Amino acid sequence: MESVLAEAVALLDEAGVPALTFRALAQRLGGGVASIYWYVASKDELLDRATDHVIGTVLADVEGLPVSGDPIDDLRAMAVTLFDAIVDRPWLGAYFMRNIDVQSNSLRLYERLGQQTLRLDLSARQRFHAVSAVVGVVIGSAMDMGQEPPQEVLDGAVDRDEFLGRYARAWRELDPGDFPYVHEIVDEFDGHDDVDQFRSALDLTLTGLRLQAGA
Amino acid sequence: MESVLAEAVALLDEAGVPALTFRALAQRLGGGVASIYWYVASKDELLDRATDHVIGTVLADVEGLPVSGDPIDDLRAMAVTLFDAIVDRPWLGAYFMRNIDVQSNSLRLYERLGQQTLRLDLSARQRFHAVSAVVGVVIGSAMDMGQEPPQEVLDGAVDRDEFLGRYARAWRELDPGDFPYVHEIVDEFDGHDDVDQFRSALDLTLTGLRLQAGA
DNA sequence: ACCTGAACACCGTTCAAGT
DNA sequence: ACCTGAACACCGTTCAAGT
Repeated sequence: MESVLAEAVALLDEAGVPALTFRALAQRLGGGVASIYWYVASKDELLDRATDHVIGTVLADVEGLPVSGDPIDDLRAMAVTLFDAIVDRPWLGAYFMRNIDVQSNSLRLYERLGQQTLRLDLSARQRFHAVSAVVGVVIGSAMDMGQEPPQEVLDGAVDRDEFLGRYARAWRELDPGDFPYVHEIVDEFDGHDDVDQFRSALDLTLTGLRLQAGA
Repeated sequence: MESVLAEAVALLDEAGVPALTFRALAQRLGGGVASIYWYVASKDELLDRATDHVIGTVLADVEGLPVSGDPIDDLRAMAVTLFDAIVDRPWLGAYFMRNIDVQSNSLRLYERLGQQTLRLDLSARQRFHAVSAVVGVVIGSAMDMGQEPPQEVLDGAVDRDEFLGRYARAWRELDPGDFPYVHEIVDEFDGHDDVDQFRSALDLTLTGLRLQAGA
């Protein structure tokens, strides 16, 4: 079981979700395709278990974070740790927090995030919504990021800056009267950093939360 | 072309992304599988075009929204309109804003959202990040929502409340010492409304934005 | 308890050929 | 310009059979 998940994660890391097939996995394990069905009931379950497997290391990172006097700062640090893991493994973005079964690392991570809100003066509903919001920002930013590169970037034939630059060039051709906003931000878009974008989104949410909690 | 997209959207609406196959689509159009390749180069392009097609109606809705004196309230109304469209069409969540090519409805929608930030006292970078944050909240909430139902719900065999209730029951069995947060919010989770969750996340972001803009 | 080979029912995509 | 049939190279999943 352990080696099935380890090899599945290796395939995902090497070439993303499309690379994880039962046939490729069986070959890596030196066995037949059908063997894998003794460990998991479906490909969906394989993906969920592989995801939860790596969430285990994220959880360890999060648990190793220092505790400060400010729960919102701690929440920020946890979200950044989570986002960093997704930067390293873009395939994570689409699957993590999809299944938070009992006894999963995902549930423990969810609990850890939530515990910070227990230190804030909020209602139960506000706490529930606060954690959902933070997780949503992580997922939303990860999606924005993960689905950007259109193969060429993955192949290394075109780097990310060149890819963004192509868009930027097309946008600059647009009529400024019709697209004032696009013109306003095109220089920001060109060569922008996904991590900056994520941190800004996270900060807006956390600022809102801080105001709500009166902290 | 128009009818290809219309039928593609119909298939997506009826049974989600898995239902959209070239063979199913060809059958609906009364033709051969290969014909579709005259209109689109790949399934990815088909999905992108189908998405942009329905974003056209969202764009019309957004353009029909009244303009208030408060750009942040207008931004909120636009985001809610967008989210409502995703509630109606869960498959949209995974694909919209993936490709914002020139001449697409997605670009126009992006521009419309962004124009509200032009009415706020922000830097170009802050405007860029603000729109990314709002779109991120929509996508993040949509993902949280779209991937919840594990087939049983889609089949109608089990309704959503029953599905949430099962989780809630399992969570209540957890040790309260180890999972204080889960216990705190389990009643909120049980039977929760995705729209409430989204609106809370959106409000946190918009509160942060309002503070940033000094508005 | 764990693994296998071989088959089944699907996929997206291509291509030479038609009108 | 638009469409087709037939094939190709894949998929996930099942199942009877083995150890």
